Amino acid sequence: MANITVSLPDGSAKELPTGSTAFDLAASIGSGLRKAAVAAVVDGTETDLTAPLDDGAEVALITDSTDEGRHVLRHSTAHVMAQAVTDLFPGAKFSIGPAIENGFYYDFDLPGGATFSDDDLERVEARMREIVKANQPFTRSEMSLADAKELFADQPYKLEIIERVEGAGGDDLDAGEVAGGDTISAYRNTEGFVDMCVGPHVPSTGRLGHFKLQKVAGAYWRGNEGGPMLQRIYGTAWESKKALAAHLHQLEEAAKRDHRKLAVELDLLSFPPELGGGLAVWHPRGAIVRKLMEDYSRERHVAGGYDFVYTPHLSKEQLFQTSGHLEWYADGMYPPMEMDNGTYYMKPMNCPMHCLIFRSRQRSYRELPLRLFELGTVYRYERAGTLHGLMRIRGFTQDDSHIFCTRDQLADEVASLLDFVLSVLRAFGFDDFTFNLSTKDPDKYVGTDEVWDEATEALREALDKHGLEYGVKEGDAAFYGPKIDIDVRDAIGRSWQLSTIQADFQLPERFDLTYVGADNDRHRPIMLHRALFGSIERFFGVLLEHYAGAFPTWLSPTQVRVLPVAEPHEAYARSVAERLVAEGARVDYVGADDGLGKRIRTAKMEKLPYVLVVGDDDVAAGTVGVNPRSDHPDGGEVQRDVPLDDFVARFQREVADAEVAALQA
RNA sequence: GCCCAGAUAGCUCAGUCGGUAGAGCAACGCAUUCGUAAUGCGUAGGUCGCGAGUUCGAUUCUCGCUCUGGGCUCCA
Repeated sequence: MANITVSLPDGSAKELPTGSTAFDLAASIGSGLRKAAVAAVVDGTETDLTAPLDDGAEVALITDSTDEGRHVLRHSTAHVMAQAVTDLFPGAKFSIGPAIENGFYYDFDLPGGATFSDDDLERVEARMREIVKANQPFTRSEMSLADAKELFADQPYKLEIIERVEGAGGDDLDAGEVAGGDTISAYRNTEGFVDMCVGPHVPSTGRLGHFKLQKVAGAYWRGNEGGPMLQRIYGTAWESKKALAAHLHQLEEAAKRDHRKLAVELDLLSFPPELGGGLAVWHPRGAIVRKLMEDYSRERHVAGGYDFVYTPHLSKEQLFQTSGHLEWYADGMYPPMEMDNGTYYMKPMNCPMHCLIFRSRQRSYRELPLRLFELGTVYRYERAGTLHGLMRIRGFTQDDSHIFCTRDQLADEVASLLDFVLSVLRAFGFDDFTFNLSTKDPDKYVGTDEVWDEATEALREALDKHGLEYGVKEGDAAFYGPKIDIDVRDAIGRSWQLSTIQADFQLPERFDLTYVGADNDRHRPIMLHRALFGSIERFFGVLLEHYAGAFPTWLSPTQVRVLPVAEPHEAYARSVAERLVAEGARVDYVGADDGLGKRIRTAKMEKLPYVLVVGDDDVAAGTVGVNPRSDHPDGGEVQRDVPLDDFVARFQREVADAEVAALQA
C-alpha cells in the first residue's frame, strides 16, 4: 500500500497511508489535536477534516479555539438549527445562516407567515440537542447548478441564490453559501436535511454542543426593506462549556455597564415618556458631568483657534432648500411647522446656519481658515425602531464646527484636525481608534464627480500623511461630501463611531460663499464639517459605559463625601467638607443617622472617588481617614490619620494632573 | 417603519386559572451614636402604561395607541 507525504505549517513532512484525511493526520500527531481539530486548510483552501488528502499537499489544521475554528463550529451549529427548525415547522423555508462575531444566525420563512416566539426557542434548542446527540455526519457533495436547482426545488431562497450565481458568473456572491463557478456544494446530515453551503463543516453533529439560542428577530430578506421579512434566530456557540460560560458572563458584565441602567442608578438623566421617544432630560448629577465635558471642549477649541457662534433651533424652509437638506435629507427631518409667515423646520444640522454667518459680510483670504464652532443642538426624525438610549436619539447636541478654508489650506487643515480629534478623545481615556473613509453614494449626492474625487483624495492624503490605517466604506458619505469617521474601542472592546471629519465643496457653492483673494478676485472657499465627540449625548453614553459609571475624579459629579463616625464628630466633619469646597472640590456630607458601614456602602454604590471618615482621633489631630474608590491608581486601601492638608494637596494634584494630561494629550 | 418581547410602588421584581395587589431596597418617623460595603422597629406609597371592547365584574381576556428592550433597515 502506497503512502502519501504532506507538509505541515512548521515545515515538517508527515507520511500517511494513501486515502488518509486531515482527521487522520491530526490523530497521528496527537490525541489533543485529534480532539481539537474541526477543519483543515489544504493548499490554502478551507476543507473538511473528512476529505482525503493528496500526495504533496500542504496541510494546516484548524483547531476549535481559534477564530477560524469557532467560525466552523458556529456555521455548523447554524445548520443544526436549520435542521431543527425544519423538523419542528414542516414546510419552513430557510435562506441564509452565517457565522457571525461570537455566534451565528439563520433566517427562515415559516409556513403561513408564522412567527417564532420565545417559547419556540426552547423547543428548537431541545431539538438541536437531540441532533447533536445523534451524532449525524456532515456529508459534502458537489453538483451542477441544474442539479442544485432540482435539489432545492422547494426552497425558493436557495433557488434565488443559485440563480444569482448563474447570473453573476461568480461575482456578487452570498458569503458562506456558494463557492462560485458553476458548481454548488451542499452538506447533508440526514436524508431529510440538506443545505447548500461551501463549508467546511465539522465531521459530525456530535462535535457540537456548547451553544445557546439567544433571541428571535425579524430580518428583511437580503436586507431589503421592500422585500419579505424573515424570522431570524440568533445563537452563540463555543468550543467548550467554559468558553460558552465565559461569553455569557461577559454579556452579563456588559449589561451591568449599560448606560441606560447606570443613568438611572446614578441619577444622571432620564427619558420621560411624556417627552416622547429619544428625548432626554439631564438631572443635576448628569448635567454637571456634561458641563465639565463641554467646558473642556470649549477650552480646547479656544486654544485651537476656533470662533464661537450660536444659531437658532429652527429655520424657514428656504434655508434647507438652499442647502439641499429638503431634497436629500428630508427623511431625517422633523415634519414642517406651518406658521403665518412661512413653513419652518427644526434644524437637523448646523452647517446651513454657519454658512449664513460666513456670508453675512464680505470675507478676505486673510480670515481663512475661519473656524466657526458651536455646541449646536439638532433634531433628527429617527425612526421609532432605531432609538437606543443616548446612543441614538432625536434631539442632540454636536460639538460642531465648520471650517472655511482655501484649497491650499485643505490638506494641512485636515491633518491638524486629525491630531486635534485624537488628543481630545485620549483625554477621555480612549486610545484604540479605527478610521474609515466614506466615499460617494452613487444614488445620493450633489456635485460633480471631479469635485468629489478631489475632496476624497484630500482626505485620503491626510490619512496617509499621518500613517494611519483606514478602511474604505464605499457609498457611505453624506450627500454633500466624503468623510473620515473615527470609531473608538471602549474598555470592554466594543466599538463606537464618534468623530467625523467631512470635506464639502457643495454647500459653499449652493450658498454662493466667496472670499476675496490676494489677487483681488473672488474665490470659492472649501468647507470642512467636523465633530469630535460627535454628539455630546452619545459621547456621554459611551463614556459612562467605558468607565462603568465610575468617572475619573475630575469628571465625577461628587468627588468627595465626608462621613462623621458618630454625632460628636459632625461639626468637625462639616468643617472638613467646607474646607474642601473652599479648595474647589465637589463635596457632600452625610450625618451619622445611619451606621457607618451603611453610609460607606451607599457611597461605594454611588461610585464616589473618595470617602473621608472622621472620628475621635481625627478631631483631635486634624486628620481624616481616606477611603478611595477601589480602582484608584494609587491603590484603593483605606489610609487612617492623613493630615487634612495632605489630602487636599493630593486631591488637587490628582485633578490638576488629569486636566494637564488631558490638555497635553 | 417592519418582526419579536415587554410595561405592576422611586428602583428590582413576585402575583392574580377574571372578584381592584405583595416583597426587598429607597423615602419618611422613632429608637440606636456606631472607625470603613446593609442597626432595629414602625409609617406612608400603586385608578397594575393609556383608551376602547367582552363580562355582573378586567390589573388579568381581546383590539388599538404610547413608551421600552432585542433585531432588520437607517444613522452622530
